[in-house]
Amino acid sequence: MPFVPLDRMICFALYSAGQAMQQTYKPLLEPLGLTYPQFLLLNVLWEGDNRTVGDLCAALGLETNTVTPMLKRLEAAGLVGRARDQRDERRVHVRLTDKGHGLRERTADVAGCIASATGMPIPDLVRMTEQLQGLTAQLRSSLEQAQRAASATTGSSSSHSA
Amino acid sequence: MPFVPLDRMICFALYSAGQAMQQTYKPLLEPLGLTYPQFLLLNVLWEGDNRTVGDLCAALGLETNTVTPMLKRLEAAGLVGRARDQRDERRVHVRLTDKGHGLRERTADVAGCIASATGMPIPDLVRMTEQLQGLTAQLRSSLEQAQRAASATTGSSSSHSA
DNA sequence: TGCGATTCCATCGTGCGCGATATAATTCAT
DNA sequence: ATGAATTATATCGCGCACGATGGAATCGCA
Repeated sequence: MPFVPLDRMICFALYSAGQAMQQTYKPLLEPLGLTYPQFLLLNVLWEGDNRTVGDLCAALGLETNTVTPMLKRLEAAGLVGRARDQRDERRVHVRLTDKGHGLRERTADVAGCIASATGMPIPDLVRMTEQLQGLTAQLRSSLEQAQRAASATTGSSSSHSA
Repeated sequence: MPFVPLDRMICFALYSAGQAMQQTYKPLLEPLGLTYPQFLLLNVLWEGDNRTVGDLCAALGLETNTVTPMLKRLEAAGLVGRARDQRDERRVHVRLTDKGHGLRERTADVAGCIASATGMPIPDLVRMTEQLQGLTAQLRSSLEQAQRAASATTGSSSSHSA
């Protein structure tokens, strides 16, 4: 079996499409003072405010070492506030400020701009979105399974390696 | 018209799928000493060796300020060599070393691992890959058009802004 | 021939993304 | 009740990604 050509590699296609999407958003987000990942994080908060850092990480599929600095920048920009949980002092709750809430209105036309830039009819976009969500779920579950298998080999059932 | 919910945003689905794909590749590439972007770059070179930096940038959809440092790391790893073009000293040609060529054999099973991790039949993967390529092409052409419109507004037909 | 414009690559600063690690708070077993 | 294990967040270092900028080589046109 010969090597897989580049135009048959879904990883490459996915990577390129993601880059192109980010480029498309850039001029729309710049006037709002937002980066693309910041915009995605804000969308999570717009769906449900006052979440912990861990919740945000889970929703985004990112680690805390990525999200924490982003939150600090959003806080510096006056878009979110952070506060320790009184019950459990380990947790940090993130809340949108008025300015953070207000920014949502200014993104109202962004979705339409993106949709038109794709040149695809809405139903096709919805279908593609669902396929991508299915792919993501499948990859994550495969990863989870691989990690379980690896930790079983290592021996330690759940605690840290030492 | 209300706001678009997160699970209907193709940008978010694309972003998550790309992250998940990268996570899936990571344990496969680690034994080869490669990062995910480095692997993609090598695939471009495996398709056609001895290309200029600009060619690689175009193939990857990245800027030289991203690719140049990657090439320096690959060169330090002994996988590629760089040399100025004798005819046009501005150009730098990138060639795979024997070690760089040899690495390709060791990636033979990677594609299969990824395909199985997606849990999708091959024809579905091919279809999805083609859809993503179409989306990428559409977004890039929209971007190009927007940039032409912007530079027309600025006045200067093709030269730099000053 | 000469000089401005363009092309190609590289460098710098900033922001994302993660592995490894640190730290404080909570939980659990004894 | 006390110390070990776990949880939640943060910090550090490295690699990717780009905008802005720099510098050298080439091109184009008078």
